Amino acid sequence: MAYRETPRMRARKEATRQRILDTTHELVAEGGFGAASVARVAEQSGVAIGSVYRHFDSKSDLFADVFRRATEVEVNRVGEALDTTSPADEALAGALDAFARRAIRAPTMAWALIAEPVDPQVDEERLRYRQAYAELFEQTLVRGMREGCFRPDQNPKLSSAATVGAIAEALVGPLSPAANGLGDDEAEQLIHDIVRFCLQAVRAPGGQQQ
Amino acid sequence: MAYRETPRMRARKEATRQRILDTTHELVAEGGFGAASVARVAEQSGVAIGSVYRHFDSKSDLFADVFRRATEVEVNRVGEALDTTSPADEALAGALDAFARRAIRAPTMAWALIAEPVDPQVDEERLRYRQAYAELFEQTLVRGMREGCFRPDQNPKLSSAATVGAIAEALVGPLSPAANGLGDDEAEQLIHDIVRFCLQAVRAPGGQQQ
Amino acid sequence: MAYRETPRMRARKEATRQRILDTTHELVAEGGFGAASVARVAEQSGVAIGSVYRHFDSKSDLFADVFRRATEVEVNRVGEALDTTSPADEALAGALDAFARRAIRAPTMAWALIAEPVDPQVDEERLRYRQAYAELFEQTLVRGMREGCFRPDQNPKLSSAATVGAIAEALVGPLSPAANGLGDDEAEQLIHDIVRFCLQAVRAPGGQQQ
Amino acid sequence: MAYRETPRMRARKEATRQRILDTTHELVAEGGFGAASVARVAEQSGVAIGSVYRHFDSKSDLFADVFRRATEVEVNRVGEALDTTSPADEALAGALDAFARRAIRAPTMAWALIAEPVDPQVDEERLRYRQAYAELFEQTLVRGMREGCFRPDQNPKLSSAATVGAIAEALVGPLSPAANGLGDDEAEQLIHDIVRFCLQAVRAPGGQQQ
DNA sequence: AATGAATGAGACTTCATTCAT
DNA sequence: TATGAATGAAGTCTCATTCAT
Repeated sequence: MAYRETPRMRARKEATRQRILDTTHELVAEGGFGAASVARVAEQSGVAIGSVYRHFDSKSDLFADVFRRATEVEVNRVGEALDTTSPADEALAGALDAFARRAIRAPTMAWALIAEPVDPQVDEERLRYRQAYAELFEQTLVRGMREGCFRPDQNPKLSSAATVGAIAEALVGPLSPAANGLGDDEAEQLIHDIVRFCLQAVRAPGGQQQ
Repeated sequence: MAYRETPRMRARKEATRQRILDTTHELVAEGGFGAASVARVAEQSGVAIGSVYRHFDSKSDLFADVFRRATEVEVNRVGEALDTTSPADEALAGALDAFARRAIRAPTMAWALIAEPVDPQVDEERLRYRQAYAELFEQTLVRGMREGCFRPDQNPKLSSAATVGAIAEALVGPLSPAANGLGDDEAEQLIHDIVRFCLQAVRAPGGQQQ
Repeated sequence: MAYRETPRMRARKEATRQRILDTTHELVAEGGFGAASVARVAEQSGVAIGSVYRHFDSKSDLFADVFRRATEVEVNRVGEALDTTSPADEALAGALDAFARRAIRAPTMAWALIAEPVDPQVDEERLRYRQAYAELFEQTLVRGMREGCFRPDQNPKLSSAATVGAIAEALVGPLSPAANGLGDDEAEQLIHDIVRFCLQAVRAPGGQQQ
Repeated sequence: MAYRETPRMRARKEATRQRILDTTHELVAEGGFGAASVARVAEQSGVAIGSVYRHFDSKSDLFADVFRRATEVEVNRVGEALDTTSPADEALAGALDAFARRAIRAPTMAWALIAEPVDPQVDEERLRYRQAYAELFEQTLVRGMREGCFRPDQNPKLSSAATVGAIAEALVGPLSPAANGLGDDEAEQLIHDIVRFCLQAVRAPGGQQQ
């Protein structure tokens, strides 16, 4: 009996784990990692505090997992945008647009992923996340450099990191209070401007002008 | 006797205040504002906890002061670099170089000033700090736009913020662990690359190539 | 296993909460609210400081609860004494006797409930407590005024407040150090005197003399 | 030279001491003893913190002195009102009126003198203060008892204490928030009511009705 | 005699983690 | 397996008092 129940139990356990992850994600999206105490996570997940520790060894583990999942989505979106047969600069423009658009729509989450200090374990994930971006951008940058639309004399990894930083700071930094109350048209303008800024930074001198 | 020695005492008090500020600055430089608890500040300053509160109304006040002093230095450096009769793009290049150079030397402090969430009082200072940069860059960007070396169709405030973000993330983000152990030549290359990235982002299409 | 034992746990929790309340009550009875620091409450309750905060959101909440419970008992005793078909003056005499008797037995607690400054939350409770007394006394005073045994030209609310103050000051003020070492007979005399004082203050001029 | 200056110095010292006392009195009148920290006292007195300790051994000493002086004034006023050849009940009415009037004009000070917990040293002064009242009232009560206008079968000390408590609670207790915003007419009515209440409490049954 | 910077104990509160049930 | 009460270290801040100047 105990044994036959195992699959069902496993499913339930997995469902609970997922609920905890989802709840934490929501809390982080609303107020950053700082707003997600274990007690609040448990309460909003409808489980006991102790149960959180059944599914995750520590708060850091939970956060690292939430971080990983959230960034996977972001990285995938960017990856999809880059995975095209269009010219590299168009591909990059699309990816930056997607990145910026998501950041401006969920600025708190963007900030949490990019800059909020949490703990070493999350920092490690963050490094991976940044490297994932770097690799994605790198491929397209390299492709564009070959195709001639991107400057040949740049460090793709650096360009990638700088791009992430530029978008982050422009959208969730000084302009963020404005961004929150931004009209649709203004948001579009902002996205357009920041994408152009980043694109221009990597584009070959004589390349096509937007 | 009497109280003729006020000046000496004042100097002493000022010295203590300065020591607290210096200690806090050091702690922030090592681990961000999060690493600077009042107890640690006091201990490392060689004073009692209560003494910290003699010199600063609150931890927020102390942090705001440390932040202000640290950013003043940064902003001044950038301002000095921009205050030149050289062409706008050269002026900007020099300023970005100074900014990047300092950030790479003290990446944790750079991150603390740019992105670490602390408290509303520091956030206010940060806004001022960003506006100071924005204004400095804006002047030079506008000058360059008139002179023809910068793109005429850009939003200078956005460009300024994006530039700060690009440098920050490029230098203290994914590359920072590496940066810490960076050789001099590599550091120079990194600085050179990030400056070029930012410059290129704002430069007029047909402008002179670096 | 599972979690069928909730009732037992609930009882335990309730018991702990009650122990904290009781301990606080004792400390207040011994030295007023000022003597009941969270640390002392926790220590004497045999729980950790943090546990106090599991049961009460704040020290103010705990104090408000202790205050409420203590005053409820007092107000109920007075209410019971007033809830009689006897003439209003006899009813009042009984109530004042009960009030005085309790105050003289626990003078510090009486003072804490009536006069000790604590915090706005307790002040709010105190206002309610005073209003509860005022309403109770008012009913009986008004009844007595109709029945002719109480002066018709008095402000019942003021009389009620003044009565509370008179008993409090008479029993826990100048006489309290003495009261603590009072013999039974002396205590009885004191109670008798203060009750007569208050009764006389509201009694109609030609009314029956005690 | 040192010696000749002594009288002048002594006068200055006395003046400083007086200023500290006055400042403390003001602070207590505004917010009770709890609002009078040594630092605030020193600052508002225009002296250094250390100087406060030159004139008073401790904060308790200072408070005890302030308390003593403040109550002396009160007791003297009541004493003057009682020192008349008028019938005892009229004398008492005048004294209660004076007491109530002063309390309603400076309710915070009244509360500080009557009920605010400070420290054992002030408590001791408070006991003396209460005894001073008790003695004053006692004389007049005894006179009135002889003259036939006051009940013969009362404990004058208790009546005195109860009177102080009644006035205090009626004027600075539940009604005090109202009292602060009281119109002149309402204040007069309140004073009139509470004085009548107290007078009635001690008046002989067949005595003259107010 | 006066100064006021410095002290340091003690107050309240938070929260990740544990463990008996 | 799930629960959630309990823990206790660590954080910020206050203030009466002292003592070198």
